[in-house]
Amino acid sequence: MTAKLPSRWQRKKDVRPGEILDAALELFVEKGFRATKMEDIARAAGVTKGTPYLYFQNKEDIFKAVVRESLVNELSDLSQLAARHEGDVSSLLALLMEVWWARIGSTRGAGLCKLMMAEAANFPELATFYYQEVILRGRTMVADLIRLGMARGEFRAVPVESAVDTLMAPLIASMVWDHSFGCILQAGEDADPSRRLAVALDLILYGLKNNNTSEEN
Amino acid sequence: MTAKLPSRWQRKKDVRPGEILDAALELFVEKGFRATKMEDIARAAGVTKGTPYLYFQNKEDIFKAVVRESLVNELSDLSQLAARHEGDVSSLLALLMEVWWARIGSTRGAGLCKLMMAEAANFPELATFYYQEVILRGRTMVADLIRLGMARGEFRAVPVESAVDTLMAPLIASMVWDHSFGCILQAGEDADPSRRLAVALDLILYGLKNNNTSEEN
DNA sequence: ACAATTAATAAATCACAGTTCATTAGTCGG
DNA sequence: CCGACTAATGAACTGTGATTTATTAATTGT
Repeated sequence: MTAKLPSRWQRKKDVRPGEILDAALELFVEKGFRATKMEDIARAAGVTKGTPYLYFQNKEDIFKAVVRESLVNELSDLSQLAARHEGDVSSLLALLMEVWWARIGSTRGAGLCKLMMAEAANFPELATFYYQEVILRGRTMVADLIRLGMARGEFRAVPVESAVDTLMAPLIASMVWDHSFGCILQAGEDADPSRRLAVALDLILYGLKNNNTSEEN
Repeated sequence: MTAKLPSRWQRKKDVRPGEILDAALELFVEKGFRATKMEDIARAAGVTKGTPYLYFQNKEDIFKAVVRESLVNELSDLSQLAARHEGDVSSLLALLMEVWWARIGSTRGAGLCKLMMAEAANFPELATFYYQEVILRGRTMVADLIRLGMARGEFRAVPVESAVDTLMAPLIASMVWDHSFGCILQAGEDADPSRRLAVALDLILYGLKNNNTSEEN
């Protein structure tokens, strides 16, 4: 006997926060932080202006919640995947990039990363949080893998941090790109980003690998 | 007999626009577009709220002027440099990156590029303009160089566009990084970005070069 | 069925920042 | 020195959009 009233509104305390955050994610990614109005978020979530304030302090608070919700979990999944893997480091890196693309790069999450970078200066504490929880964690993971590859003789000796930078750069660039100028281009003008990432990785790995022993293959 | 009055304002029609754009560049890079107030720009330029409107339509107009003013010229200088160079392609690419860093990457210009990416969705026409005038031009230049390297046997055969992406990615990443999370970090936590760029380039070039003949060296 | 409770609304508040405009003050030609 | 002109001012206007709050309507327990 709970549902059949065509009343002008519904009480759904338990699901409201999630609905609001979903709507906010969508709009933030599409328009940026400042440009999305609270009323838009509310309407998109099927409620009115005031309702979000029942669940969140203010707009910033919603932004923070959205970021925590959508990015941190994804990243820790990636670490677990890496921890489980057996086999050579190159193929693990390729796998990681593939999964990263599927789970983050090609999703709204990427737009959020880009937004985070765009707004970092305006939200110092959130930026710090994100840096600690997401970026540093990811970098450490990759750095460890590179060291492992070097220890095994799979990779030649290179400065580890710089190699991490080089490997990360295509990911960052693709996220930023797709959600800035990428939106402007005609469809097809910039084909299949996932393949491009793969090629970039190949190129970098080729530069990273110890090619002295590769002749015997 | 023009200057000695301690009057509360000065008439300087010819230099005002430049002063205003300088102030705006500084503030936009520091705070982003929305967060910088017209009054801040005016004050930083040594005038009052109304004055900028004598020279520019509105805030957007100032933003556009700043972008055109500060980025396009720099980039065309780079093309000229490339056109003049003789010698192998690898060293030209290294040189270009070095000059890029000195003239753009390490200057306010980088902050502006980052801002442009952050705001591209809000300024479609400006983004398109920038894409045509700056990005496309730069990419074409690099693509031509890579093709040249391949034709000479200096580089192995790789998909050109992807190689361009890979070479550009560290530049984009460094601009974005330095003006987002980079601001947050303690000094020294992320050492010398120019050296990092150089290492990244080495790594990528190593992956790009045709190593079959390098044994004879 | 009815009080007490609280989710949700919608109208009102409030502050800020972009823009305008009537006024003031230098400038320039004669 | 004077009048026409215009750079510059800064007070006033304005729209917008984030919060607040009084009110309404479900819900829940008894």
